[in-house]
Amino acid sequence: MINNVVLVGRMTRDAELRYTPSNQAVATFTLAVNRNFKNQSGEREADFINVVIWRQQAENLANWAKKGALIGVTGRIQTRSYDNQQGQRVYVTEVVAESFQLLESRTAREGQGGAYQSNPGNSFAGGSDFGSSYQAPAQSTPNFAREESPFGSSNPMDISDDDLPF
Amino acid sequence: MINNVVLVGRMTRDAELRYTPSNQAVATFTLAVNRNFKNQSGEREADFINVVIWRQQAENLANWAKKGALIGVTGRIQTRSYDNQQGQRVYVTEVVAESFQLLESRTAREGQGGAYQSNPGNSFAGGSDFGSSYQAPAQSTPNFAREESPFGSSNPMDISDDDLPF
Amino acid sequence: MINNVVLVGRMTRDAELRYTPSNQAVATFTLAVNRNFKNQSGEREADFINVVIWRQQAENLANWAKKGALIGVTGRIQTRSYDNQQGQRVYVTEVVAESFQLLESRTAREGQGGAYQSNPGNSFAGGSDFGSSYQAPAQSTPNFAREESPFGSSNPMDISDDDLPF
Amino acid sequence: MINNVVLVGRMTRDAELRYTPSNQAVATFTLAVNRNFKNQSGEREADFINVVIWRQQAENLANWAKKGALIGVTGRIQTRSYDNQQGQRVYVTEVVAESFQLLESRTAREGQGGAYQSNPGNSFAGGSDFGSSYQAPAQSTPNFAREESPFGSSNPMDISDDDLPF
DNA sequence: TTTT
DNA sequence: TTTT
Repeated sequence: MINNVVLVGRMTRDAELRYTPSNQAVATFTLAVNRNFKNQSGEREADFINVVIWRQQAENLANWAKKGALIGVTGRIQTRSYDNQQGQRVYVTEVVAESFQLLESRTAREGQGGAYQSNPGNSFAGGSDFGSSYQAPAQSTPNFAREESPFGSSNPMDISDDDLPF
Repeated sequence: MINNVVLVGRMTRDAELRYTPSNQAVATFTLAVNRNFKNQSGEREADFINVVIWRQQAENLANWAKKGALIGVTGRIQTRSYDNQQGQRVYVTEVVAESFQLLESRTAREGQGGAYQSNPGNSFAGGSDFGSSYQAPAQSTPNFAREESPFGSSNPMDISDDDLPF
Repeated sequence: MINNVVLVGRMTRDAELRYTPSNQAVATFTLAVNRNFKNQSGEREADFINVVIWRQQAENLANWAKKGALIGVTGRIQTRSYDNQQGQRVYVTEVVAESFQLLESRTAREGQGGAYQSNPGNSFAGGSDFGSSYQAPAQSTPNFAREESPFGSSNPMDISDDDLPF
Repeated sequence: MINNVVLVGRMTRDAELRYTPSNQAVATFTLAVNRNFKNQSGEREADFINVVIWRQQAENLANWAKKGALIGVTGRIQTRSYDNQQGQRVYVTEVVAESFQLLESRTAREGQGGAYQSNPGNSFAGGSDFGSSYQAPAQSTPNFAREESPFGSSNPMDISDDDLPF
């Protein structure tokens, strides 16, 4: 059935990149998507949407898209549930990204900063690849398992290899 | 910023139609959207996505789209939070529908009305509205307030008139 | 870059299913998508959108979705051009479908027709798979070549194997 | 029926802003949307998609989004036809934008570079609106008429007031 | 007739 | 707490 999402927003923090026991990369992050209308007090609010992305794209995103970066995302809405420490069922709704596009890196936003960038860790000197988009090779689109997303998961270790479809 | 959702799925129950103190109609319902891939056990799972719809469309939907109905929805993802009875902050992610389309009503699905149907020729009971779509008159698109969605709200009365933008 | 389309509409005719020299299936069809507003004369018009679909899905669609069928489609907009018989450049804009979903077959619309259906050619007795969706196996998403779409192509034979990416 | 488009791409030229006889603003432009895959020769191609936008947003876009600007657009696909000078029917497929978002202006792209730029600190000329999005006030969404789009129209004057719904 |  |  049709389940189609497109978002453009800014990353509220650097993505969290993790690896499943079978060594699949997963990145999670939150996108702040500003609303196109104002609230009663005349302020423009935002929706804070949790996003999961897998495999090569998880690594690409974690490498290139840092806190504050403006990115575009296409994907689908996923719901799941788990039992928390207090034994209560928790329901989660998040976006599983199928592709992302870096629209503006933080370094780009802050100005080109010159050649003598001191922090190589999050420098985005490139710019040449600016506006390009990453998309998983088609054959890598997984049949996502129930435990696919580690967001809000009480314990990352509860993603066992057996739950993973690849 | 871009925040765009399209869903096709089945209503898990009849919609809940309510009215705010200022008499605005709001309907909430859950859409079961079947996934296009199977899980590890070879089963086709579904995402259960909460949807809110306002005003005239809320009433149209509550009238025409019942439990089991196949509908299409366009809208956006909204996030909000509230404090529950135990004083814990609860985060909610849901879809605010801007338009919906009845794709298959229950009566249509069930065929021409059971055993004693006499007119097989134009058997589509309730079918006059079939395939039509409802969209709020443009001027009625509200500037949604923070409390716009009553889903999971501990108390419907916490939608006060002051929180509503229309 | 983001290029995302979702349509729900009715097939104006049966799809045309063809095979490229390298034996890739391609189906083309036109979707009539009714507008959600009326024109000046108070009539509800439609957009007639050309769609191309490839490989296994082309065959599935050609088999199951006939003239009049209500279907959902996700994909992207593609533009291309060719020179017609008069040597003029013709510009084409169409949708390349990545997945489709049968929402209502013609036989379903016309009533269930009974078990003794006489015309096996376009019978859709099933219904059990109704509302299911077909999606190409991930690895089959091709790198589409310039000549990918045969719509309005002056000569189907001008899709040579060399132009095809798979 | 559902007819939903989201695009991110670059303007191939400045938009053409025109006014109908009844003084409605209409802007037309072409978006180059780069594909996320390569063709047979290993080159990344683009789709060149014609877009129409109306009223206040037409003026905003023509003001702020110039040739080369990276913009996001949401809207729908529209088809129409007209007879050209040679009396042949011409079929047109284009996108009618409902909202747009400036993702990167040309001045931003070029960096503080400008020769005579005096304030490198907040070097983003015109950048105050960066990342913001424009959306027509809801009440201004028109019931589009058949002749709504002037693209490829042999004569702009054939958009008569009588054809316009507002 | 095309953008970076 | 889930639809076909």
